[in-house]
Amino acid sequence: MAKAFGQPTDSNRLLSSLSPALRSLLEPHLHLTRFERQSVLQYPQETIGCVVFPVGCIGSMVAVGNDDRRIEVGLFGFEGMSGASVVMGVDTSPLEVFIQVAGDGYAIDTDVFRKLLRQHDELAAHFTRYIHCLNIQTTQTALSNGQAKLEERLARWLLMCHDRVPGDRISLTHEFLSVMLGVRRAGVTVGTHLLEGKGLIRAERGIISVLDREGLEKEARGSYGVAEKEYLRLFGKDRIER
Amino acid sequence: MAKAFGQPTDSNRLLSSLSPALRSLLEPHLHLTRFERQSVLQYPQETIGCVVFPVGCIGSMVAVGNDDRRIEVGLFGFEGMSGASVVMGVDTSPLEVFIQVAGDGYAIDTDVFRKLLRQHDELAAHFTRYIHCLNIQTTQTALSNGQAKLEERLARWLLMCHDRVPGDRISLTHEFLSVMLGVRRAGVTVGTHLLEGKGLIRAERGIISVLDREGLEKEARGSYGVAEKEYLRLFGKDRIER
DNA sequence: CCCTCTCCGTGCGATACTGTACCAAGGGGA
DNA sequence: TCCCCTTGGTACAGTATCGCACGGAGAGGG
Repeated sequence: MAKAFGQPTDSNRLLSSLSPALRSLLEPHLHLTRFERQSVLQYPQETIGCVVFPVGCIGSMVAVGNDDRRIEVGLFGFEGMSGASVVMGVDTSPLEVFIQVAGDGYAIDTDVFRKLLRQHDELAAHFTRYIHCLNIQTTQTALSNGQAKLEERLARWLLMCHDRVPGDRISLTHEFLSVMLGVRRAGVTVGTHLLEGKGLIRAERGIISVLDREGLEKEARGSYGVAEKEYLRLFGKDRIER
Repeated sequence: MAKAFGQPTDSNRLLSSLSPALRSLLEPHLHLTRFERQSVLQYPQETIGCVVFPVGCIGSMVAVGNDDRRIEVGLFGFEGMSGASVVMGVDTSPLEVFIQVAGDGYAIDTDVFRKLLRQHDELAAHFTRYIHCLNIQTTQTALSNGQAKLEERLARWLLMCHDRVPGDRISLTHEFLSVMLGVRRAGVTVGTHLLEGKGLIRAERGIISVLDREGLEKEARGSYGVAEKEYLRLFGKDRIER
C-alpha cells in the first residue's frame, strides 16, 4: 500500500489544493524558509508569530503537562500546516510546536494570514476543513494512547511519519521516539526489535527504514488510517497544480 | 475552588455569551428538547442531523477503533455544544456522540445552522473559538491517556463532569466510567476507593459525590484545567444576559 | 417476602511497561 | 590513533493494569 497522501513533492498540498484565485491571495505573503530540526514554531501560551506550510519539513505538536510530562498529540508535513489555533481565531495555544524533520516550508505572518482569513470566507473554510482533519488525528492519538500497546503506537507513528517523508528511510533516534510516544527509551528499542522481527522495518543507527507498509498498518490494529482517509476525502483531488 | 464554569443554569452558556443580535438569529430555530441517557446524537461517519446546545444534559464524544476499542475523547455540557465537525464545515465525523447525563438541550437542524454560519461571520467565529477549546480538551485527554495513572484520569474525569452538573452528586456506575476511560471496571472500583480514602469523594451505589474539588485537582496532577482556563479566557464574561 | 438484576468488592496470576543502570558499538573530531 | 559522545542493547526488580472469575450487597417488582 502506498503512502497516504502520495509522494511528498516540493509544494505544500494544502496550498496547491486551493483554487488559483485563493492561492494568489496568499502567495505574495509566503516566504520560503529553511527550518532546522528542533526549532520551535510555537511555545505554549505565547503569541504565535507565523504560520508554516511545510514542504520538506515535518512539525510536531506536543502537549505539555506538569513535571516534564509531554506527549505528541499530532504531526504535520507537506499535507498540512502549523497554527491551527490561528485558523480558529485564537492567537495562542497550550501546545508546543517544533520541527521534527528539517526542511523547507512557506511561512506567513500571523497577522497577515488572519486578515486574509477574515476577508475571504472561502479561504477560511478551506483551512478550517484541514483543522477538522487534524482534530481527528488528535482523537486517534487519544484512542491510541489509551488502548494500544507500544508496538501498535510505534507502528502508527512510523506510518504517519513515512507518509510525510520522501523515500522509506526515516531519520530518528529511539530517544526521540520515546519522548514523542511518552514511553521509555528502552521500551522503544524493544518495540522496534519486535517490528523488525516481523520484517516490517529495518533499524540502523539513527535510521528506521519502512519495509512493509501494509504489515505496519495491520500491526497498528486500526489506530492508523482514520484521519488520513478523511483528509483524502476532503482534499483528495488537487485542483490544477500551478 | 468552585466549578470551572460557575453553576449550571437553565441556559446554554455558549448561546448566552452571544451578542443579542447574533442570538436572535439562532433563537427562532432552536428547539428545546429532552435528551434521554444513551441517546445518540451522532454515529461515526453518518450525516449529522442536528446540533445540540445542552442546558441540563451532558454529551460525550467517543473515538471508536477496531474490536470494541473505544475511549472518550471529550465531553460537553451547558458550556458547549455537539457537532464540532459542522462548525468546521464538514457533515460527518468518525466520533460517536451520545448523551451521558439526561436533560434538556436546544437542538437546531444542521442545514439551518450551517446556513446561518455561512451568512454570519461573527456567528461562525464565536463557535469556532469554542471548538478551539474543545480541541484543547482532546489534546489534554491524549496527554492524560498516555501519561497519567488511573486515579489521576479518574480525578480529571470527575472534575470535568462535576463542572457540568448541578450539585455535587454525579450519577454513574463504575461500569460506565470504565468504558469512558477505557479501563477495567474493577480498576475503577479500586481507583474510587483510593480517592475516597483520601477524602476527596464519596461513593455510593450508582453515585459519586465530590467532597473536595481542590484535592481532586491536585490529584489530577495537571491533567485538568488547561482547557477550562482557555474557555474562561475566551468566554469568561457573558454579554448581557437576555 | 423472595427473586432477580444491577452494581460493587475482591482475589489471583499474567502481562505491559517502568526506573535504573550498565555496557557495547558506531562515528566524528582532535 | 585515541577519545569521547551519542546511540542502542540488555537486564532486573518493581508497579500498574489486565482478564477473569466469584461472591455479596442494594434495590425494585411481583
